[in-house]
Amino acid sequence: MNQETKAEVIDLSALQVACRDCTLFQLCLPIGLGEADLARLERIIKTKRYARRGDYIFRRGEGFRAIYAVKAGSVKTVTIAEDGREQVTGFHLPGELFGLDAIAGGSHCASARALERTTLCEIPFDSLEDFGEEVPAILRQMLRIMSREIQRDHTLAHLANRSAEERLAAFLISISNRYRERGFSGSEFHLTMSRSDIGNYLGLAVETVSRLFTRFQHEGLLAARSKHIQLLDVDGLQGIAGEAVCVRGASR
Amino acid sequence: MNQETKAEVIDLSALQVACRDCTLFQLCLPIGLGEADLARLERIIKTKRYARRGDYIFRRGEGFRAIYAVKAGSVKTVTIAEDGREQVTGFHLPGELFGLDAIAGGSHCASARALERTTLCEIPFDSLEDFGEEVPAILRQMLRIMSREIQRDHTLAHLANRSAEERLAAFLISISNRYRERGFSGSEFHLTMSRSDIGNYLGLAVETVSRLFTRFQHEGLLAARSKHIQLLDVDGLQGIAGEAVCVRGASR
DNA sequence: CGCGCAGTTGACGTGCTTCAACCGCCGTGG
DNA sequence: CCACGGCGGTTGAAGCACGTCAACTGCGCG
Repeated sequence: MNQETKAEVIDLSALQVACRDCTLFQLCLPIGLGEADLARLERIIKTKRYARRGDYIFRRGEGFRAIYAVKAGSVKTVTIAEDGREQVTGFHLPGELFGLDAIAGGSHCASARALERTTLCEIPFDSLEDFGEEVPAILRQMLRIMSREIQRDHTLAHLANRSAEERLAAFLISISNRYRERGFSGSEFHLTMSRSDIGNYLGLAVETVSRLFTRFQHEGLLAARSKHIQLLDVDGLQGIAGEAVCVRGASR
Repeated sequence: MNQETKAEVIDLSALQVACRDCTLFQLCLPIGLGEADLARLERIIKTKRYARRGDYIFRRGEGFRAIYAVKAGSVKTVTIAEDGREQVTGFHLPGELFGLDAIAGGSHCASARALERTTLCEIPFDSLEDFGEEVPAILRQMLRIMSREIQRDHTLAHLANRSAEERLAAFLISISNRYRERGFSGSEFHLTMSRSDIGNYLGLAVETVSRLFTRFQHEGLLAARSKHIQLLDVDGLQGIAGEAVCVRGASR
């Protein structure tokens, strides 16, 4: 993965996760599928669905048909309350899955929108279940993936009794770790979502988020040129964030 | 714990969910298992683990061995941050599962403690996976159960940008719905957790929670005698809560 | 060129937290 | 028997962190 960041032309292929770094691919990779099974799984997974900034991947209320993985780009999921207020429920970076919450109800509770030009893998849930009928290891792996999502959501719940400062620091650390886990730089990245998305997600006003970014910058914790973020003192941020929860893997 | 409150003696068996109302039992019931399989599943599920108020079901850091269902009583799960602050991540009522977040990491991120005298079903995860190897429908059902948990957690995330009033109303509606779904009264129940647990869970100070209870009471929305709650105007509370999210099943 | 939106910054108001005092309840021990 | 200390819960008073309102900037786009 050519990480030719810094000043030069951005190579799109460099921003893609390799299949082996993708959560979705964990479905087949580490569980010892035979050649034949692997080929079959690859037929099931439809790669190459594209979306541009603002495009909907699916909308709230639509029937549940498939789960998705981000190959390149990024996605947000939002729910909409009666009164029209939106709530961002999550951001999804390259290699991550989304749409899992719809398995139970049969229809999507949230809408998913691309935050930038995004490539997705789509895997029809019916086919996945059929396949899992023959190869249960697939389903076991799905359990693990969903468990991790639950764990992450619980970590997020932590934010409820934390200060604005702690929330934003935790958010940045989380993004950083997730990028790093997928083989990108954890200290320098683009925040593809708007400040208001971040605020909404963290339960803060846009203005508060903005003020915190400048404060963090003055304190030498990070450098921000609009959406381009460079973490200068990860430990410092980690300290503010108040140390994430779990024994291992901490911040996801 | 003799709950001989006010007038009548409470029949303990009446406070238990029937197996068919238990989330765990959904593993076998609706998917057409044969007699033999069903019998085998019942051998796997160890019923009857007891816990008294304050007892730990499992502790943070312990190896993950089993998932649990509440048969009677109630449970809270809490994580502990570096600085010692506790964070309540969930309450679990009769018929509900907990411990699912540990599947991914292999050890528990949270501790689980009984809120009162509690009866639990314990199902060793190894056995469940082995069984799922032969009967994949089991695993498919697990996916659904976990999906619902993710969905619920996302609903919770909503609370982030809501007022204290909205949070508590939403919390009460949620508890009410969950009791009702399991065949208990949705309008009159015991809140087995302390006010400070509620506050912690919702990200509010104890005092705020307390003040809200008295305000709701003055407004005729509910009647509270310490932990015993009677919802007098569910629609009113629903209105304050701001209508839960999903197309169906709303508030779980 | 002008519009609109995202982001920043300042001034102000307030909903919540914090601090504090107090009550009722319960278990413990003199 | 009462005294006691501790804990959970309620209530009041005071402070502050954050939201709200508003003005301004820069930038992309038609």
